[in-house]
Amino acid sequence: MCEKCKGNYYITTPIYYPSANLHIGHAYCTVATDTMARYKRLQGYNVKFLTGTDEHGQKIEDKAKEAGVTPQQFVDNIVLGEKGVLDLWKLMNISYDRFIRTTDDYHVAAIQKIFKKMYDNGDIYKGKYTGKYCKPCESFWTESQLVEGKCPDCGRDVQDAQEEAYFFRLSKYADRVQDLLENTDFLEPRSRVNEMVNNFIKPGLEDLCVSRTSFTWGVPVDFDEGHVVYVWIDALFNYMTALGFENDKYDDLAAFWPADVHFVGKEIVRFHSIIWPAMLMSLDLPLPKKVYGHGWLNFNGEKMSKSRGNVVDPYLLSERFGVDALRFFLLRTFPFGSDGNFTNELLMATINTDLANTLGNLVSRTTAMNQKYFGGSLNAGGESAELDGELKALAAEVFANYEKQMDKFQFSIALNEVFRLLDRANKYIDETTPWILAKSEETMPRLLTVMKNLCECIRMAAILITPFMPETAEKIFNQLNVSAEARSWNARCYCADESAVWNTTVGTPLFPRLDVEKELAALEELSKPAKPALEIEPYSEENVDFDTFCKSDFRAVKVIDCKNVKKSDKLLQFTLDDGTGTERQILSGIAKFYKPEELIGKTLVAIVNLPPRKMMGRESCGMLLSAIHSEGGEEKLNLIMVDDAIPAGAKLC
RNA sequence: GGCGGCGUAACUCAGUUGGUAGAGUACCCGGUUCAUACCCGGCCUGUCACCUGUUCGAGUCAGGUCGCCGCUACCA
Repeated sequence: MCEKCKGNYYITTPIYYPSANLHIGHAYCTVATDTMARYKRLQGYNVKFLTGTDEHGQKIEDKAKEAGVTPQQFVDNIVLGEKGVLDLWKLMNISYDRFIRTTDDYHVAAIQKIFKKMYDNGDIYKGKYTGKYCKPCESFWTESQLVEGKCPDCGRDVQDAQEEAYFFRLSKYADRVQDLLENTDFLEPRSRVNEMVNNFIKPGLEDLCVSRTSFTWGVPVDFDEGHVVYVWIDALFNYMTALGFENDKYDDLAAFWPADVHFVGKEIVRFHSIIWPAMLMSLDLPLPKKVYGHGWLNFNGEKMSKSRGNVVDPYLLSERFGVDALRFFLLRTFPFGSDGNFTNELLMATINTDLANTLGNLVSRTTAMNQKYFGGSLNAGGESAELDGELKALAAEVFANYEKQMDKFQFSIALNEVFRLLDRANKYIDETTPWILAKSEETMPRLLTVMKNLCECIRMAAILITPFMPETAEKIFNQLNVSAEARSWNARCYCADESAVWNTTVGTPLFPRLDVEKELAALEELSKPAKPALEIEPYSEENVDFDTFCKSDFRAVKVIDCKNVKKSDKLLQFTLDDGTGTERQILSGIAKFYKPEELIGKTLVAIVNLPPRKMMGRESCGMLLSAIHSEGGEEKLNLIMVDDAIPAGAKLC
């Protein structure tokens, strides 16, 4: 371990379920975890920050089927694809050290070993799982899956049925788990403890069904064909397999297990505070030190959900307002342990008051005065006054309080402290009136010290802001020309005396003030046409016989020229190379969808043996093929464009 | 139904072990001009959801009422 390291620190987010793109709620949890990880690194801890995706299960299997791809292709797309999970974390500056996917080979193999171990030690046993069965569908359902007591697929009656399944002896650990919850601070915030104990443990914990035969997209139970490991073991053990538990891929278990904290949403507190410790107890493994269940973000006072169409897209907001502003807002505004109400108005108000006015403007006015009065160079010398001591004392107090709150995951309160310092610095400017000091040669030494104090306050605040807004902190440090050492947690000693020297530059505003009304309107515009209903033509009920079909002569054609037809707002006139050596003319009513010049040179598809037909007095020999659909009631058309490598005249069949 | 939580200024929220309510924002007024129409100071509003009790005294404790939300397990 290096000399300045304080020790190891292991922190995790949940592994998210990639059945759809992630939303602001996932971003919230991940940003909080990232901030904590950065904070610990800043303090000198050797941090391991894990996040990832939980990729198995019925729902993914179903979604993939709907999309006509394999489950693996489906999750690959959501995780690796454009604007997928990895893209989002990159955009949001998430500094994870490791990313686990439950479909990773090493994880799958490890889960099989873990399952077997628990089977061998008797904590997993084969039993019967009682549920509901729909005969016509040959489907097995749980009570909660039923829709009004009927089969969710076909709506018919279901009957009691039993299925073979493996169970974990959760009940065996009920007492130990209850003790863990009630008598330690394993689970926080404390209010979650009662919910768990009263709802689940006191009524009597039932054994947990840990395998399935009703779907196949999961880790196979390697000693019993047809069974796949159900979510619990597969998903929860990610926190350990990612460190090398039961696999050779990694070797960090000794250093980082048990985890310092699992951040989880309140909806999965049960799994992490009851099932997870019980499974670890079964294998006689150390328990994580803490599980923290954070609150949810609502939107405009309502729960976010896809069906309500009020899911907030972190991509959109990051791109529009900047990643740091969004990260800051999420942690500044909402107490981490309870729910928060996300509104666009609040986001913008926070950006304006805290980031533009208080922080950005302070940096701006300070660097501007340095430039104006000293050419940007604050040399040794100066003259202190009693007032300066207040700043110094406050800075020390702020650091202490900040640390205390961060260690309790109270991000918003920690940030309050930072703003106490920034507010004080702004007030200090009013108290010292640098613009008056600058008027007389006699008061220049005092002015010098005043500016040094301001620079020092800003530097201090920038250190504290680093975990929340890494890019902004760096911008500030660069403007103040702060050395690498002076950006660190260890450099939190306040120094604005005669020996201090600064070289600062004036930059562009860190956070431009937003015109709230304008931005609201723009956001409205951007999020409205989110997903207009797609409609396609009904399929033809009538069959066409093969010979008739074969008579249609489809050819690749290249656009030599294309222009609007006079007096027609619909027609485009195409001059085409059809490979015969003579040009072919086709008219097409697609002027609404394309500008003539953008089509020249494209390779299209035409049917060429339709009888010629006159349109607006011009002859059209064939028809160009397009794909049509409607979107939100609006007709859409796309010409069939094929690879330009296909020669003119090539027959399509 | 059961369990848990919440209901405090126009808005977002603080209020440790009970002692006649606070912060930030917004509004308004004044100051200032280094700065991103910014900054500084001041002002304003509250039967602390409702009722009843314990107490010398309750936003803070107990009981009840109303409203909102979460959990109620094998969905992830």
